[in-house]
Amino acid sequence: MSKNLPDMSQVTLEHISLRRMPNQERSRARVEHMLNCAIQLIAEKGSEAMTMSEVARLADVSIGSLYQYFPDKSAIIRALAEHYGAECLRCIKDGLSGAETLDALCDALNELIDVYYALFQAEPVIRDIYSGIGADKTLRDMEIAESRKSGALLSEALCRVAPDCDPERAATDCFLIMHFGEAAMRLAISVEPDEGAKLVDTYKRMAVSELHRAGTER
Amino acid sequence: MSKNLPDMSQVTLEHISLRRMPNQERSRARVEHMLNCAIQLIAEKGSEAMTMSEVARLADVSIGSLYQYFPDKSAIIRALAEHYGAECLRCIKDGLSGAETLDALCDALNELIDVYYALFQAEPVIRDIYSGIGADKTLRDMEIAESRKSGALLSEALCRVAPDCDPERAATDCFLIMHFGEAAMRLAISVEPDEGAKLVDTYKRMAVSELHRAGTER
DNA sequence: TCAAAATATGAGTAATCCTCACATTTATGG
DNA sequence: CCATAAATGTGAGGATTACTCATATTTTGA
Repeated sequence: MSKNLPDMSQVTLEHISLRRMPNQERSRARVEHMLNCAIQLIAEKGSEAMTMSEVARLADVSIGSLYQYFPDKSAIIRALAEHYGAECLRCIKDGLSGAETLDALCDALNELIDVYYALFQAEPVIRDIYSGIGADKTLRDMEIAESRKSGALLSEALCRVAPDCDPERAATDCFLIMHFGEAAMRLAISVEPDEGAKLVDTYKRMAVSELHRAGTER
Repeated sequence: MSKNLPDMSQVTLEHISLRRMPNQERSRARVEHMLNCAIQLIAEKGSEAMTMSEVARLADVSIGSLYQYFPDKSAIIRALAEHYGAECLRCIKDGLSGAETLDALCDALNELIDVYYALFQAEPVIRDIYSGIGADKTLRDMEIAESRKSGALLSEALCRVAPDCDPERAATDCFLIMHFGEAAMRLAISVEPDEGAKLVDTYKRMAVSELHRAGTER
């Protein structure tokens, strides 16, 4: 149940796209520091209320330096989304890799949903970014790409343990299952904790039931 | 399949909350006109790009008058969300009212999803508002309240045709099914039309399957 | 050692939301 | 029909914030 959560607290520039990539070590460290300061501010007051000047001030960096690496405010959010997204994907890959039977895969999905939910509860920045999606089109597309990738991982695992199932249909099913996972997390953290837990449980039942059906149906 | 869609194009002040409710007929008409102008602008360029001055200019109204009725920009979006939400709810109520058996209810849900999808495709403002959710907390809460209400309608219908099922569990199941419907619509309109249609079909299958299970399982 | 490349700076511009003191129109009681 | 109150309308301007750019500083490399 309560497995050790992945640690995503320290941002590195791996997986992150910038307006200009720093060449020197000094600037590399500065950019990472900017992002970590942004994380702190988002955790404190939310990405909506966070201002660029605040990030610059907290990072002890001029506003111009900030804009050297991030073309606009949402670029910071996007950079963080890339970071967290990559970590989540790694997590999902790990979780699914061991399953050799359909039942084992269903169990793995079950556990992954728990981890995911715990992550949403533990990381205010993930909560903020995923809640605040819709702010710009790019972020929405990133979330969709994320479900697509995690769906592909699940679908791949499914076809491995259930070779008879139609790959294309499995892909669509798994894409939707994963996308609904994100919707369920967003919903669960927006309501009272009791109801949130019940909704996550319900989602787990549905997800596993659909995965099982996708792997059984011919 | 292609049932006549509900007409939501004309906004009335019914169901809409304002900073100050107009007493006189003149102002009532002016406020409705402001909202209809906002609709036009959102359809043209999206709610993000729409500015308050533009709405005022297009409605041939001073910026002060606009703010007399809408405390801030997102209040306009919220007012429109209330309008469309109320219409959708009416639509769902109608669609579910006739079903007397579980199978009939499943069919009704199937058709409702088609109507809902067609509505998303036909009304750019619905698309915009539901895509752009996340901009502010209130709008997110409104969307959740909307799923909750439509879920309650479905759950009520379910308990009517399947009296044996646990009402509380049915409520949670239906809430989630409806919430996933919104997520599925958002997703479907964000991807290529072909894939969108496939995703909606998959959602339909999942939703109906879960509804059927909820009405069958003891 | 010195020129070129990379990086850093922050005052200033532009855009937009929103307020408020005052003007105008409509309703109402005598 | 008038006078007073209530409702509604106005738009210049304050305040905030994202973002630019000309210039200054630091690092690199030949």
